[in-house]
Amino acid sequence: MLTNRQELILKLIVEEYIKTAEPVGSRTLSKLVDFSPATIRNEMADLEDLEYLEKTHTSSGRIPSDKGYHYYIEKILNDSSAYQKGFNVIDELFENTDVKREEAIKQAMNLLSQLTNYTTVALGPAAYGSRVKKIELVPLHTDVCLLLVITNMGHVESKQIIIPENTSLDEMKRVIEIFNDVLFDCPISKVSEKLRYEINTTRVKEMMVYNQTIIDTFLDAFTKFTQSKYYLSGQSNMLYQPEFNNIERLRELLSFFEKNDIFQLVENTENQGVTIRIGKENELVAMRDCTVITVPYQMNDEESGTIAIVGPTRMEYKRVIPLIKYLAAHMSKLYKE
Amino acid sequence: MLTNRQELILKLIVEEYIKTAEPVGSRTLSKLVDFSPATIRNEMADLEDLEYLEKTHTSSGRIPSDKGYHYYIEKILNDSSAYQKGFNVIDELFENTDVKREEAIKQAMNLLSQLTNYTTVALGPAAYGSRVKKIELVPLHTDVCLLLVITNMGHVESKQIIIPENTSLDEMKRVIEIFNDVLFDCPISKVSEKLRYEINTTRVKEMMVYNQTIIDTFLDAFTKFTQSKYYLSGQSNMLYQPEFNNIERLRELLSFFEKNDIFQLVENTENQGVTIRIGKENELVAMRDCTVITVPYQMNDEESGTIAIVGPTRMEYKRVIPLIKYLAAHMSKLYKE
DNA sequence: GTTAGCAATCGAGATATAAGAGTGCTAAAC
DNA sequence: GTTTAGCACTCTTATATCTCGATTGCTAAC
Repeated sequence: MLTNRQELILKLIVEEYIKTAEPVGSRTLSKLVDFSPATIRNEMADLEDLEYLEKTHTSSGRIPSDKGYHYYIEKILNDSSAYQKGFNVIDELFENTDVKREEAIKQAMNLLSQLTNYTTVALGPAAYGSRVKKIELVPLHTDVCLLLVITNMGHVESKQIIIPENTSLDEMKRVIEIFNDVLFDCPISKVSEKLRYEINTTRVKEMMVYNQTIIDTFLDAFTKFTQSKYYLSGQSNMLYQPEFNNIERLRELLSFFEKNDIFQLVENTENQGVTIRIGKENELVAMRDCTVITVPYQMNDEESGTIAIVGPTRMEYKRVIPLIKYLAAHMSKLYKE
Repeated sequence: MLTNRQELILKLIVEEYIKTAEPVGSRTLSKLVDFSPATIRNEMADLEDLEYLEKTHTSSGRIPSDKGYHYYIEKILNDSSAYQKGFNVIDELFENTDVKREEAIKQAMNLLSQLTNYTTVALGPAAYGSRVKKIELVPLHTDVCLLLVITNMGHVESKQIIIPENTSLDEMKRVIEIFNDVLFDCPISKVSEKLRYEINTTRVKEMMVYNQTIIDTFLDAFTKFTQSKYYLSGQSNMLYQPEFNNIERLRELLSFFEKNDIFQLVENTENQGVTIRIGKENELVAMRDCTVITVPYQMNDEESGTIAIVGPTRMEYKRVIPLIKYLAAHMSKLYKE
């Protein structure tokens, strides 16, 4: 357990380092607080022994360790001190309820990355829970149709299909009718299971006569729903962080964002509420000196997702944590109403 | 007009510089060709007077100027020397005709950026020419419907609408019927015009009774078609080009890609066939030491777009130009069949 | 027209130096 | 016992200086 003065000094070091990105020395600190540099040096040595602080070299000032940041976030930053800056901008964004769900998420992520100057990621909402509402067939040309699958959440996926040689449009329509009967109200995640189960019933067998691959075409359209989509914003913000001021590191970082590995960022965060992973706690090598904060949001009973923010470990926690929480809460609330 | 020997030396300098990214000196060159360094120096001085070459400082080797690259591309690289490397990979990609149009374009761009190590952009296909095939209304809940607009090209846009207070579902269906009558086979680009024109007919007036904003909702769904979408691939490839080996330049470049200014890359290239803009010819400051090559593709009578590749002026033209042309031709051909 | 030779130029890298910031420790002051 | 002043020591950063090598332009010889 830290003494009050140790806590104070840790707090000041963290905040000073966050501000300047330079190791903090005893002289600098003595200007912010009423102890002599020597006293502060003693405390710093203790905090270093306790692994809350680190040195970059023998005669440098101190920087917070991963553990130090954690202490700062959990013990020193209590929610009561929550910053409210930027909240009004978020409120404004959500006043316009007219935009489409997906668009709203994108806008929210753009806003968050602009407000914080870090990189933001939105995952989902995964639509595992939504159900088949209607399947439609729209003829485009003589032999090409558009297959539409619509869910109860208003999502639509489409796929063009070619009508098999010796099949009439009426027959195709009959097939769609059967599919509608069989799949209506079926959760998207259960579609393939259901089809496999029903494959032995007469009705489904009937359409197999027309085309073996028609079921594959269907499954294809359905899997699109379950693919969780992600949206990335403010990648290039990383370029402005002094800790990434070298090409090697930038290559690693930006290549990571460009690959589709971003899902890994939020791995194992489901059902955990807000997670804050600092530095090496991220198992991803590319994130070794970054902090990743993830917050889940719940759009409705059937759809949920995660938003995340990525920045250097030297992140403005005081401002960022309330912001991302507020945003996630807002996203959840909006669609609950 | 250049002499044969001048052309040879220009060619060798361009190719050597493309390979090494280092200014090319007379000694290096004398190993590739059977003249003494002094002779080559004389020729280089002449080529510099003619502005095909440049020096980075008084006693450095030569690098090609923008003009030098142009001469190289247009006069020295004739089509007969076209490289065929990578063509087979493109053929392979297009063998799988099963994928959706949009997905195919994405894959093609990914492939191109992988093959070349430059950044690629696909614009479009803009759907200005496609026509309204069908408008549908799918009830989701008691008071929410999904409005679907389907074009003859098989594109779908959807928008959720709330049924106005004192309106029944049947009435809404009637409205959709009217819209279908009025807008069927109407080119997407003409929809708003048509609606404005028809607004005075009795039938359209009839639905205005229900809700003033319903037309706006419609127009909203339509404008989505006309928004040309773009896809960017291989941004981080730029990080590996030695000319962008400094943070300042990278910031500028990647911020440019992240902004939605990418449309500007292909501005004024429509109907011009293949365009090659080298260095300062690009009016965009961020592209001052880049080459942007754009090639149009024609998906069908009603849809066309542009693909582009962005790299340093020191680009592997010999390999890249045939590749991008071949790819565009392939994209055009595939959908013509 | 071509080439060898040579002084001059410039960049890149190595080395040296100085300045400045910070530490840890000891001993004195509170 | 706690706090502080003083001081030698360490390490980084910036700057200046130097050398080395690559390359050029020019002149004169081939």
